[in-house]
Amino acid sequence: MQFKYKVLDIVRGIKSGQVMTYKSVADAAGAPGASRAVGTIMKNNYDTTVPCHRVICSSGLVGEYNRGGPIYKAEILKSEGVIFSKKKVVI
DNA sequence: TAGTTGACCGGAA
DNA sequence: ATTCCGGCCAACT
Repeated sequence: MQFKYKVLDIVRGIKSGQVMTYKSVADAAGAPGASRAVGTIMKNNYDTTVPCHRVICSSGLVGEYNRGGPIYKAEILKSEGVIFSKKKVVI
């Protein structure tokens, strides 16, 4: 299993209302510190079965999104029950 | 095979 | 509070 597919699997497993950081995902995929690689993968992933909008920066910032931009991403999270505090996500 | 590319991260100026 | 810079790692060409 390639790293990218592990990542996709993990992201697929994130429940509604929950979020994971790029770092956490990379760590869970078996490549600690590969947060940047996760971003590279996500950018080129257009699989709708993968809720990539539930992946945020370790700092709590929402990050980017290729299907409507960061704002839309934040909207989705908000509608899923994720709490925001000062433009940041509460984990 | 080697070089380029990011939806990142953390520290420094 | 900003902006900048180097390091980091896997995928892609």
